Amino acid sequence: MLVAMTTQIDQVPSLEERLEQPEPRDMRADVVFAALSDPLRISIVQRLMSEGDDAFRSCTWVGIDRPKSTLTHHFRVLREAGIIEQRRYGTERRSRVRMDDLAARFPGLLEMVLAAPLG
Amino acid sequence: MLVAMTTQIDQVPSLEERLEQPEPRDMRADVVFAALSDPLRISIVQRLMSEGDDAFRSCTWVGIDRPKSTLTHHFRVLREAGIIEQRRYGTERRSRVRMDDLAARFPGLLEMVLAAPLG
DNA sequence: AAATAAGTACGAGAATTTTCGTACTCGAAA
DNA sequence: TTTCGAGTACGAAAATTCTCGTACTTATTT
Repeated sequence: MLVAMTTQIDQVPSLEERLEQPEPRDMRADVVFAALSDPLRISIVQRLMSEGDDAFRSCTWVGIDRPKSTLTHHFRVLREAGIIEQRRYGTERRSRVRMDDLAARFPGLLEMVLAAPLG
Repeated sequence: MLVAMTTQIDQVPSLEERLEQPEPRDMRADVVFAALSDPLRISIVQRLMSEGDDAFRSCTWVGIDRPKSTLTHHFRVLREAGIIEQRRYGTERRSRVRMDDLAARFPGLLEMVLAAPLG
């Protein structure tokens, strides 16, 4: 149970479900800064980290009252910058902050986001 | 010589020459991120830090080939975010990165800017 | 006092980003 | 298989940012 069935040889099933995201070495500081320059997106990242764990959460779980297409946009900006990771769970798209990658690639960044006084 | 003459009691003459900038506690992470999301502005900050010291440098010293009004815009964005400090020296406006303030307020940020591979 | 040099103020066009409605896809449930 | 739920794709309007020309200000130099 809980084993994803994929159509190709695949030692790591979850890879199939993972949406495209940059490798840590390909993350660009200016792109990361741009992604975090929007207060709404900072809130999203803060919410995703608010439970202390690194579980995947649906974008409705984040509880931001905006149209679905607006949320899709912001989550995509965050993912393409390398800040969050997204996976498909059935009909849902769940996300989590790439805490380990970010802490290693940009020390201090997450602390800066967590300390931001916004929502 | 080199003593600024001001029109009011002024124990610290340089304060007169200093352009308005936020106190460290008033710096906002989202505003700082926005200021650093532009590659041109990251280059400016890198250039200002490139000599290892914290001397004030004119915006032409930075050596970026753009119209003066464009440079004025970018330097203002950086100053209002709290990233640089600007002072008047005669007809010049010289700037320097607020390294101490930034290192204390946002640990890791300057390292992130310095490591950015842009110009 | 006139010329020069450095930079600002203002305004406008170009480019980018944000927002959101509508239609669509895809998987799960009835 | 029909419906429902979560989210995406697309497109367009609104807002913001970037760029830069022109005119202006200010301080130094001649």
